[in-house]
Amino acid sequence: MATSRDMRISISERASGTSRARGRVYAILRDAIVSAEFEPGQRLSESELAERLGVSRTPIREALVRLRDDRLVEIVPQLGTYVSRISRQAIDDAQFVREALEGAAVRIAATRARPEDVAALDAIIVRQRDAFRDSDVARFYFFDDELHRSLCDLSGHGVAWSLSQRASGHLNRIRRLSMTLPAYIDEMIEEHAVVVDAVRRSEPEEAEVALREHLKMVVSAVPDIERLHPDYFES
Amino acid sequence: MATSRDMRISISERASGTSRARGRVYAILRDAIVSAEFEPGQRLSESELAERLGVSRTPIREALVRLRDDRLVEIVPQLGTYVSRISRQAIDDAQFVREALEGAAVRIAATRARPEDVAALDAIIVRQRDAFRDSDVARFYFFDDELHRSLCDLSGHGVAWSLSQRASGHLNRIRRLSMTLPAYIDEMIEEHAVVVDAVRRSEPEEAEVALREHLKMVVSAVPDIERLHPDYFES
DNA sequence: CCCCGAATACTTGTATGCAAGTATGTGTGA
DNA sequence: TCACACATACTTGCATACAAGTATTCGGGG
Repeated sequence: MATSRDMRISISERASGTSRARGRVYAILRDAIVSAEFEPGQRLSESELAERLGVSRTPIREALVRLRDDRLVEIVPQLGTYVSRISRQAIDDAQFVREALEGAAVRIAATRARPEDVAALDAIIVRQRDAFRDSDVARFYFFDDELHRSLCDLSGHGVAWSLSQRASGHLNRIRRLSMTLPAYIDEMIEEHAVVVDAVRRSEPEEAEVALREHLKMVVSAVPDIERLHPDYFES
Repeated sequence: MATSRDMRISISERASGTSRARGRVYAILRDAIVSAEFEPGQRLSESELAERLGVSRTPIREALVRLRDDRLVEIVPQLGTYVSRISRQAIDDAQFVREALEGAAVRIAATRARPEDVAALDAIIVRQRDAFRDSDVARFYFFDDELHRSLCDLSGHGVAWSLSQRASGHLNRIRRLSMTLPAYIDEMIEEHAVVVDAVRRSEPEEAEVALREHLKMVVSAVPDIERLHPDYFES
């Protein structure tokens, strides 16, 4: 077997995957579910999805299998595929995972961040304030993700962010649904500032505590969402 | 749409999934990779796997896609599917994830464990000592997993264990390969005892520190494995 | 009018066939 | 003998066909 160095390089180059239909379908379906365009409890037909997206059932199926790993759909043999209802347990699990992974990451980030890294974090917060002033909630959430991702990257463990995101499907549905309730936004920006400030002063413990406190904001919106859309939730 | 309570119950009942060929194939292939029966760098042919396992290419493909998410295989379009070489970055990432998730879990477990829970943990350690005395390394590792899983379950966040396992493919390959080097085993049992003792005394901080310290044992075996099988590693 | 049963129209799971692309081996030419 | 071009035999990605099973609905009997 020819396992030359060159071949391995060409492998890692081409194994991106998102350009293929499978990855594209996965991204589309995941966004449709997280944004509640596909309503919780809704039935999904592989054939209909295949027709709507202009592909065959094969890449649809492979995407649905991945979404099932994310607990975002439930596949019942010979019966149907359903968009998972929002599960309090799944939210709780996701919250636990985020706090554990991102908390551990920001702790490390606080010990490694250089001044220019902190400046980049500050810049993100500025853009968040801009988005808030423009009432551009979508842009706000984009930079929210950017900040959290940057903190994970700074720790040298980008995997913390990707795993956290992968596990946070149910939580992100809450976030997206609460975009119409921007009452928290102002407070969230201030909490971000506290976290970044702790990172600036190289205070790992403080940074982790502040981040974990901040992450709890999202779950605080759950009761409001549940009042608005009781049928989106389990049992 | 008939979303009755009964239907949802029947859904969760049947959505186990492992009985189907897809789940079976995934489990078989994952174990073959983690146990190094399939050597790192080895090329896998969908057709050959399909023939050997007595199924068609479809369930094989779906299993390989999941293994790709686990970073255990690399799929290169029109070229081939390869067992991932052991990656130091992947090991480091897995180590970070395990420490973060299981550390956070054991911290909670220490505050919630009742005497009978601690007794169950003690029983697992006893069985580990038995396995060690019998030089039954496989049984030792089985109860190793049992202990860690129990700690996560006690925290009320079983997801910590399942996610940790899912992310620890590369790390578990090291563990399995180091089964022929049982020099660490004795020490590992003592570390387990320290963790359980901290849980018994309801000392969350102590328990987390002890567990994180214990988890570092696995990576300490990496240099030995790398000396034994340099071709199993990346670059 | 109600109840029960069978046919029907779906669903997902699996198998297979085709398309696009790459590495390799072979044969030919210099 | 070496180099280059082409044919061949693979690979995975995707599309399609078939199998197994379930809910629904329509029709007939009581």
